[in-house]
Amino acid sequence: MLDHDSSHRHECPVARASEVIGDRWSLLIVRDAFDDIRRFSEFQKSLGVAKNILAARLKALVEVGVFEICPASDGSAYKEYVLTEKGRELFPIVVSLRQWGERFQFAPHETRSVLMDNATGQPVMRMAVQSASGETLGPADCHRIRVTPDDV
Amino acid sequence: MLDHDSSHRHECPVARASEVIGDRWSLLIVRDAFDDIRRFSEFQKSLGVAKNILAARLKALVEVGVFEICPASDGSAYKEYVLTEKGRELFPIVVSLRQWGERFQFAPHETRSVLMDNATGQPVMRMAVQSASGETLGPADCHRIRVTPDDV
DNA sequence: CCGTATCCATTCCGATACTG
DNA sequence: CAGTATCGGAATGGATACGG
Repeated sequence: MLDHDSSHRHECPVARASEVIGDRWSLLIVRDAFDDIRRFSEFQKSLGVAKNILAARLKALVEVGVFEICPASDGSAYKEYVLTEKGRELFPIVVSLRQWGERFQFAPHETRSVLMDNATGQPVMRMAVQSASGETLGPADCHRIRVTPDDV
Repeated sequence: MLDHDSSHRHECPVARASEVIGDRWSLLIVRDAFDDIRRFSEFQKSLGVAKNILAARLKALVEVGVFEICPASDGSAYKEYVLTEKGRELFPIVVSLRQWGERFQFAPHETRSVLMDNATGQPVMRMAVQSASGETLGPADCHRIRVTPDDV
């Protein structure tokens, strides 16, 4: 083992994000939450995942602050899992994943689910990395630097 | 098993994308590729991953068309792993992951790596889901529909 | 230097049964 | 309905040794 990262942890935010939501189910749970799924059984039905795994994932996602547990919105005695702000801010990740999957993992004729803007009925724009002035940036237009924000 | 999805596969592009790049290493490999890493040993050093699993990942990523193998750019006899267009188009996913990780998985003072625009030296813009007219959309502003593109 | 082959530990996952 | 407990199998990951 190179122990390259275990004590001081990763400096790369990509790695840290992957640690939290990089398993096979978390983002699919979040995706369903974006469709207003809130109840255990609804997640279970939508995902077709074993209940114990779902329970473990939801618990983990609550622990890291992606979901919070709320009393049911209707009168029923059960809890609901609702996204926190941290969870809602996963939206760009899920949408960029979706758009990539749509472009590259579907044959042209295959039926798929696409994301539409409620207001216009149009599909949402393709996501892109942009410069401060709004131009689209590719990988070659960027570089990473190390920063320690001591500058308050 | 609910066999909810195994024969006709997932209609959700998020799920399809996750199947391909949703493991613990793939996106980190791609991230390094965005930093112009191309050689086996460079990936290995950067990631601190065992050689066998790196080899397996790279092979899988070549098979799904994210990387392609090229002769070395310098004279050396070895191959290089370079991103295809499909691979380069993972850029928005990696960047949105990065930005989320940066916001929510770092304490304010922790040193991190951030992505800068070469041209301006400024950090890149925060990614957002946008309507066709350019407004930022949240989860509640969107809905998914099923589409079968028979309309040529 | 670039991998492959082998072996082992751990983690993940699914099915089932069970509790409140 | 909403989970928990348990168990076995599969996948994943790491260390090491080896071959081109």
